Amino acid sequence: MSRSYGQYCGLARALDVVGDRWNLLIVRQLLMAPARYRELLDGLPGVATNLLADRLRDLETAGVVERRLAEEGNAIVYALTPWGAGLREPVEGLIRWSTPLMVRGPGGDRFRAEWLVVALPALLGDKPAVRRPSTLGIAVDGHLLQVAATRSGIAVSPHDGRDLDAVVRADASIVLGLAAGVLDLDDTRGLVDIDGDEAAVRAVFNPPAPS
Amino acid sequence: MSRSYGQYCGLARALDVVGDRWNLLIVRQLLMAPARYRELLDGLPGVATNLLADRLRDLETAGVVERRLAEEGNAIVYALTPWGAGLREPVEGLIRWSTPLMVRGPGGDRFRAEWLVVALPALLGDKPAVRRPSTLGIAVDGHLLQVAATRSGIAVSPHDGRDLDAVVRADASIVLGLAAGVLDLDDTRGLVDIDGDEAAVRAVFNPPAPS
DNA sequence: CCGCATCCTCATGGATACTG
DNA sequence: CAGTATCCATGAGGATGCGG
Repeated sequence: MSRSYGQYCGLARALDVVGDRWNLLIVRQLLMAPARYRELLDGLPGVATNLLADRLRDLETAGVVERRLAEEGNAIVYALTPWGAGLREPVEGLIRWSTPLMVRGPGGDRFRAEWLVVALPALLGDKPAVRRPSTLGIAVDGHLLQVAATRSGIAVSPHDGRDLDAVVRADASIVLGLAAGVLDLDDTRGLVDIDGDEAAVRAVFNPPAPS
Repeated sequence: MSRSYGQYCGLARALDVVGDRWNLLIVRQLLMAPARYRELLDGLPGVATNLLADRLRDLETAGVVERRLAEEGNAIVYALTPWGAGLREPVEGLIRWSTPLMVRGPGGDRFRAEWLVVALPALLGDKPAVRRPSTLGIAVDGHLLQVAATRSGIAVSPHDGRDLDAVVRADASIVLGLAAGVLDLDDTRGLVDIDGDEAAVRAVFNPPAPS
């Protein structure tokens, strides 16, 4: 564990726990689903294996992460504790704040479609409630995600095979711009390929109200 | 600036900008008010002066902080840009998340009453709307803060001399526990000294509904 | 004084190799 | 597969210097 700030302040104490390098990115991975050590290494390109082991130990000691035995016998699975899962709110806040950094596009950075499972609910969550339930597919970078929009909220996950009302195919930066409301479907003709019920797409990627 | 994560992910890019040590604590200080270099040093106990200078340069380059010339001539004042001020939401989220770390009390950590100016709105903000406008004083650690509760929200600032409906005197950990809703006024008799209109205090530090 | 820049030491991070 | 061990580069922390 790194050096404490030694300040009796909620932000400083939170950062004493999750402020070290890689910690919040590990939390991001576990917000998607519990994962094995190897899956974490794959989902965190650039992390050194000794650092991942150190950080998981720190987070476990702090009560953010817990080790579980996988259902199939003796494999170890890492998962967030209930308190650790409470980091979803500040993590989503940082993701929303980062929108100006993301619309520039990926540049040379590595990208995993699974990261959108955390980002899209953060960006779509504060939109007006959808008008009618629907399930969209998001095809990006060769992967297919599904966005299940109901009156009680929006859930994003890898596609599980269910029927889709529509499939949207676009680059990640376009999908993020649409979800954040800084792009709208009418301004991205030719960059977004919609297959199926376009109205269902518009119900989720709600274009900003014209001014 | 430290090494980039090299991930095209909103969280990773946000942390590329504000994830370095001390950065979010600098933002915390500037969320209270623009400040001079010396005030930042005072409000960030433990920071090395060269690090503060480095971080301010990084944050300015990234567009989070801007230097201004103070009104009285040639002094430099640091302030958040509009985008930088958008960090209030994730910072408040981390403060709410840190509640279990704060109710344990300060231990040996240093404390500044001014930090409550950021923490209290974060903890009080999701409470039910106050029933009637009031202005409270919070006396903690020899300092007096004021909490102005209106139907449109809650504002916390150093006391500016206006009339107060009531003054609450308690340790910082008690004030934070009350604001977070993990303590209520009836369980802290003897630890909280209320001077004035107790009903006005209860309207802000709303005790949790009995189960 | 204020607003930094320099210098030095040591803890932390990163890459790779290795082991149960 | 799930981590340790090792080595080196980098960054943090503290003291001090220095021009305005």
